[in-house]
Amino acid sequence: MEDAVDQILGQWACTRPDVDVSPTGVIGRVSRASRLLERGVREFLGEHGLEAWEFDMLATLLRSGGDATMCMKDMSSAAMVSPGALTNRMDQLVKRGLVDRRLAPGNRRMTLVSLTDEGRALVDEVLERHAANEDRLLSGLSATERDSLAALLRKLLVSLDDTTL
Amino acid sequence: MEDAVDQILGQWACTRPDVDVSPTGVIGRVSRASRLLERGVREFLGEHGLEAWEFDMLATLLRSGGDATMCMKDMSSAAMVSPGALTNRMDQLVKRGLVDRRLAPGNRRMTLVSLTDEGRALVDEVLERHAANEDRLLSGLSATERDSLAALLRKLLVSLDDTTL
DNA sequence: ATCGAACATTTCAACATCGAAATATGGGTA
DNA sequence: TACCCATATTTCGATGTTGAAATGTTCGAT
Repeated sequence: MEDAVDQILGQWACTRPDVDVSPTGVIGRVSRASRLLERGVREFLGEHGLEAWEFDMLATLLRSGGDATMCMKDMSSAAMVSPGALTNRMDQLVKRGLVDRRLAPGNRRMTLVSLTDEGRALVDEVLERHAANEDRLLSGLSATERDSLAALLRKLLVSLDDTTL
Repeated sequence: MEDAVDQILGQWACTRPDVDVSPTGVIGRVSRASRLLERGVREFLGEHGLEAWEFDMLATLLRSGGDATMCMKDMSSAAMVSPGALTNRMDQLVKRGLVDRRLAPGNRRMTLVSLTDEGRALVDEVLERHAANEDRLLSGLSATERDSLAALLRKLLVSLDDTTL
């Protein structure tokens, strides 16, 4: 069965048969899959009153372990957002009462953010259903296919140096 | 070898061993790979004086074949951008002299956009090197692995209904 | 003790996006 | 012909992002 990228590659084959656009067959699909999956995640979270980025932040804090506390710098790199964007996001989460912000004791250069009880309760409650929704989004692939896909993407990511949070 | 997503999954295993987050192993990697690949594309195009979205528009027109002309609606769906965003993009490309905009003869509801000679020359010239750059970004994978990856992503995309431009 | 470099965060402006309302046109129907 | 609904695009407001400059803090070297 053809997908949209097959059609794009077909167009290129007609227009510029001299250029090897096969890498686009991979990169284009990664990009489109990412957008479609993100849409599926966004729609689900919206039903629970959360923006995707809000869930991202809460989940990042939760999985960091222990007291769900991180400094801005670590959060910024763990969540792949610029420092400026992170400040903005935390402002809003603090305003919503889901996150707590305070200076690090003993090093006032750093700001620590952590989940409030309310924030933890919310992400705790949504987490399982979020995972179930992600599972649904992948329901077109068998368990074996998912494993193969993850392994190939891991190899690609490692080659792109994506090895640390 | 571990990638960043393995570390995230490890964190979840410590924090919430009761939740099956394995779908995140796929979705997280698709998302991260997409961002890293897009960065690689953006950096390359930047060296040629093009924003990624500019190249997207020019390439979309070029591969549409023949006279490199499309109406706004088709472009909007082919390039996966909202109609409002497309108007904005075309405004800028017209201003740069890379794209031509005119009413469709016989149906003044439609606006046709096409590559100017200058736009066509630019995208023609960048296209091959762009393909070579994409090839470089995938150099961590063998030809066989790329094929497998593309096939798995195609299956996923089809299951998500991404079958038309 | 002080100066200066390195570091963590915030602020700010430029820019792009989405989505909904507004505008304009076309086509069908009475 | 007049009217209404569908279609195609543009406009506009709210929102989020990036990257660079500004702010405040720490630490080491002199």
